[in-house]
Amino acid sequence: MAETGRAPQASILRLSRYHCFLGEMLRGEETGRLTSREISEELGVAEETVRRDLSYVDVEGRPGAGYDPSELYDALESYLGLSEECPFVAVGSAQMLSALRTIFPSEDFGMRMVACYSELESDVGAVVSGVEVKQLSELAVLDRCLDATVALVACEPTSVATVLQTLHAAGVDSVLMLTPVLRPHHPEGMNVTYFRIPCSMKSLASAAPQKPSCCGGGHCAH
Amino acid sequence: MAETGRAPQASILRLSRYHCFLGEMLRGEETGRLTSREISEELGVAEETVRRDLSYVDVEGRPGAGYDPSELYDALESYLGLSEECPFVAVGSAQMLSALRTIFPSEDFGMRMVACYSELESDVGAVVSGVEVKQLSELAVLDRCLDATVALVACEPTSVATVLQTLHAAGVDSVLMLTPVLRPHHPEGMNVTYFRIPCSMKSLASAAPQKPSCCGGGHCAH
DNA sequence: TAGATTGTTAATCGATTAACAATC
DNA sequence: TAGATTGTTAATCGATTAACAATC
Repeated sequence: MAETGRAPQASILRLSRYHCFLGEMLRGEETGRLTSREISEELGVAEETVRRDLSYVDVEGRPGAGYDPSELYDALESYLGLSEECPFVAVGSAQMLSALRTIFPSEDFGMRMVACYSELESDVGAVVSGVEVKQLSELAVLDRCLDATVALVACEPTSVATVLQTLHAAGVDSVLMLTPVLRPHHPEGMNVTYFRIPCSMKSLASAAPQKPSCCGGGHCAH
Repeated sequence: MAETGRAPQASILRLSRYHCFLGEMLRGEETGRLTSREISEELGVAEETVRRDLSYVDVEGRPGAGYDPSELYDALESYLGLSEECPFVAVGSAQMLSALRTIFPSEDFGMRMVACYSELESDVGAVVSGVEVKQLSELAVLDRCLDATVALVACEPTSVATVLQTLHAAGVDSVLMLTPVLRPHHPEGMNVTYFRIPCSMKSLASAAPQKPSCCGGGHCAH
């Protein structure tokens, strides 16, 4: 560690990936030291980029030997400001929330959904991963004690504005938005990342060959 | 238009967004000319960036007056290589496919799901947006006449490798992948874009304030 | 024409890659 | 020590922003 100041967004995204990777690795058997080259090869990111990214983090690598995995894991957790549980809130229909669990089983990534809200009346009372689905309007009284400041939103396009407003009022200031909105109007100071499926599908449809790109950081090495 | 050569990936993603925006606009009433400033304000992209992006596209703006919306729409369609219908294939559980329609009602974006495949036996025969869900194994005999070269994949993490292989064999070479894979191993020449929900959630959880970022292009102007 | 906006060039900014001395 | 890998500086690459002459 030497680089002072905040890491650029691109680095932070990759650091999150390293954290996911280490989490999975630590849950497995292998526990030897880990070099930047190994991380580089596993994740398809250039070796220098890995070291540069890690230079923002408060961790010491051993020249000739690499990094201690669990030390690195903790350092990343601390640098990224991930609390023990990474509590978050989810918004969407019960069907959507339930389907999302297939691709984002949050516990496997060290995160926990502490509350969820649906736009459909009929969903209220359903249970998704042990959490009861509440009415969207109840978001207003989101228990601050839950301590969630991040939300995953996949609601109907028409509810987006309301959802963002309400989340903001409830103290949630970072959102991963899966619902595409053409003209985003966020509450002041809110941090919203969009995954725009339609736009990305269109840009992929583009006939000409493209470099493999990766929203959310990094791409395949091959 | 003057800039020759291929537009950078970032521009292509924004061009896709302009295309979505124009599509929505043309379906509405307003039909007057459109300036780069207007696009810029609606989408939260800098004015110069809009003009620079459009300089890759074969369309003429009128100084002092802007662009003709439907002319621009067609030019974008042609530049992006979007065929009339933008056919694509989807892979995931029936529940997932059905939930995804809430956030990506493809017809509204001028795209059409021409086939879909589930990893669950019990899903076979279900109908999602008028298309019968087929077994994953049938992907191998994907009718080439369907002409789909793009896929939206949100399958179980364990199926990713198989799905990619099969899609590749079926002539699909571009994939939007919603299932996070730690160590991506793609078939040679395949173009896979990842939306990594876990990594993005972690990077959002990061306590320090960040610039609003947008995977998939552009972010809020406010 | 005058006003407005385009298209493009040059300047800036930021991120990635290359190279290498420091060091375990 | 010798070999390997780190941490960092400098070079490169790419994308965004600023500025402005061309022009409808």
